[in-house]
Amino acid sequence: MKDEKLEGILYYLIEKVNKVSRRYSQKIFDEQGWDITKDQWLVLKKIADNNRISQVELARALFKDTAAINRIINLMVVKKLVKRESRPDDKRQVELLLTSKGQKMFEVMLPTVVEIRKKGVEGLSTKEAEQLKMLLGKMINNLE
Amino acid sequence: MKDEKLEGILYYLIEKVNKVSRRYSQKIFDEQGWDITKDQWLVLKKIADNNRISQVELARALFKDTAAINRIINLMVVKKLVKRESRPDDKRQVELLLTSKGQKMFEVMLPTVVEIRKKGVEGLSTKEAEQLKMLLGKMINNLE
DNA sequence: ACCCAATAATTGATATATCAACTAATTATG
DNA sequence: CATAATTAGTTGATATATCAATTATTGGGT
Repeated sequence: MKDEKLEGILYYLIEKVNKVSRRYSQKIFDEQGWDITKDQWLVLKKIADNNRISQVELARALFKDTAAINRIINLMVVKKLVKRESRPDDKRQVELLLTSKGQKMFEVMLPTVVEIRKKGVEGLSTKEAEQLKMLLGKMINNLE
Repeated sequence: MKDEKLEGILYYLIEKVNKVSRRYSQKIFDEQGWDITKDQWLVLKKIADNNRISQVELARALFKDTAAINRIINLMVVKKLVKRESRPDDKRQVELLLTSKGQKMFEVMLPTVVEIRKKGVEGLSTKEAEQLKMLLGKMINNLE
């Protein structure tokens, strides 16, 4: 069976964009001396958006397993960026919220993160960026 | 600072496509009873394309660290899918090649993998798929 | 031939991804 | 209302991602 080379395959390209963007972000975080990973940033961002979210809700929002989220939160609790509070009306759940250190971290990082987002779409028109989002959305619908 | 919600952010969408496609592939591999990960498949594919590749070359092709490749190859050697041979003209390097089991595995899997690729772009025109690749390529150039 | 810088592979440490198993708490249902 | 099914969180095991350090080998310059 004849087969296309890896380089022309869409999934491969998507994985490459994903990796270069993660590395680009992480490099800047490290240069700034921010002791935080890109995944931990996403947690910070999501909790800042929706205060008092549970771990399951957070896992869904970030497409992660609850096991993965649990471990990320453990590390962020140790770093005092996030705290857990038990939800009184459902004792199985914990509510996640930012500590004041976490809130400050979020605010300090945000402008830089916005620049990192812009960097990726440099040279793309608004229309192209929208087209890109639309096509990626279609792929997601095909596969999930 | 006002900030866009996660759901509208391009990097986030790309990460989502990457995850759903990986999970979709892995689910099918598991259903077929193939004891192989999606990353190990990529190794199989790349070695099948370029016989006798070194670990550094493989790492570059798959955007992985040589440390990561080394560990993936270790597992694949244990599974007898791949073997290492020392390169006589440069004793630092090893050449990777498929075992006959690895070659057979590749041939068995390939048609299914081609279907998995098609699934992702269902409902996209050829033009749209090309547009998508082009835009992703631009993002890579911006970030690497 | 000798020293030094660069390269390939490897290993250790830490973070994340995933599945499976488990506990505790809640909800559904007979 | 008692029990079964479901849900949230946690932990263990294994695979991958990344950086740093180490070893062996090679190539360049003198």
